[in-house]
Amino acid sequence: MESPFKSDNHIFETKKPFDEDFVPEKIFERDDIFEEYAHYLQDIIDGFGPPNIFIYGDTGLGKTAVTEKMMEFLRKEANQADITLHIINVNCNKANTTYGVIRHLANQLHPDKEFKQGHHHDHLWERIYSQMDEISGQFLLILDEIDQLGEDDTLLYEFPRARSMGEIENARVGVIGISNNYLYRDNLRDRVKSTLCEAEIEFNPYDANELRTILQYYATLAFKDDVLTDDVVPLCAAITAQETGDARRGLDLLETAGDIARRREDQLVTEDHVNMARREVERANVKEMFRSGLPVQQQLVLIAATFLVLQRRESVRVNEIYDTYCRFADKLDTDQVTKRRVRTFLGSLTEKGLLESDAHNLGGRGGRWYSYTTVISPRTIIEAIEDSDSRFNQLVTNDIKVALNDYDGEGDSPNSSKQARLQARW
DNA sequence: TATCCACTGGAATATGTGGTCG
DNA sequence: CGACCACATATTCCAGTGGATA
Repeated sequence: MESPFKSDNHIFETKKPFDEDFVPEKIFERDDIFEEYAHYLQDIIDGFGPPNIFIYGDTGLGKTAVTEKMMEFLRKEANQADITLHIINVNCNKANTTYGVIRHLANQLHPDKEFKQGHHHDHLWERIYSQMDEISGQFLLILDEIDQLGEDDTLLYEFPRARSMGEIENARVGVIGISNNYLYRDNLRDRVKSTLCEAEIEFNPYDANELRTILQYYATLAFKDDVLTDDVVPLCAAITAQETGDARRGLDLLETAGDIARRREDQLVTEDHVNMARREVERANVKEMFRSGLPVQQQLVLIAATFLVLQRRESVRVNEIYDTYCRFADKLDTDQVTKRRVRTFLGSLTEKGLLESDAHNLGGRGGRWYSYTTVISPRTIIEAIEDSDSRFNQLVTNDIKVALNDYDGEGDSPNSSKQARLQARW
């Protein structure tokens, strides 16, 4: 038997540039931001104490990459100027709550022991401050994805004022808050706004030209010479610019196009591969979101809503979704939650872009309610179901399959603009 | 402009899990 | 061990909500 592996890779030179944590030599199209950033950080070098900076912009616009590069420079510069600077990086997505973040901080500052849950807030704060005081110097706290902490802004309030409140004497603390969410900044309470938003940096989406430069750079690194036809990079750039302006997404597209070409053993990567990649990336995103981003209960609600829409060909109300959901839960012998809870799930599914809601109001003779429709194609959902949890397969009954075939018969995905809004990561 | 409908969604409360500390 | 803590998940209760209608 012949080996199933393809030995000669004629498409990729290396795949490293597509790695999540790949840091490029040079960051493109962000010169003005570097300048602005440096301007604010200059205070550290000049000995005026670390600034508070708020950075916002959607995912994949280089916020984290630019910050990393910036810190590299800053460390070097501080070293030369003989300034003690401690940079602490916390990803608020991992340490999900304010408590989680201060716990993480306490652990970073006390490498010798590990704090888990169960400690009192005050205890952790005290440990953090006393340790900072002992280490002394300037501290720069980077809170990435800070919007994950929700409404709770005690962190932003606490650090910038720690010194003036007499919590610490020998150390100075500055905070860099990085957020994907523009609304977050507006919702900050006034007391925080005045300190943290001393400096703001905004990352705008890349346009097609900028994306072209960026993707071209990565393409040159990753692909072998002369395997990309001339249209590939511009097309990836154009598609991405139209959808999100997110470089990460553009790279996914590029990589997937290459993968497809390789799989099919085509000699060149062409426009067709990009178009195929576009659909594949979309599907992969939904599946990933479904599998790892949704608790089982929410998956069930989504399935119920999708199946109903598929059969009815129109948006459905909460009660109907709930009934179907209950039937499914029954069939699978899982727990059933209340209607109120399902309502919350529907809300969060809508927020994630998996469903879309419409408000209705018929007044005195009908009242007010919401109805829900699917955003992504039912087939994608069903595929996701099929390779996520085998128990779900029994939900995909014959009538569903029939309905799906009818649905597909009516042309390819009816609303690609809706799909475009679907976030790659959230 | 008061009323009404059919929900909506905030808030209080409960339950369960995983942790610290004395 | 028991008191206490954080936190995710879920339930219960009920005061809104806002356009159509008389």
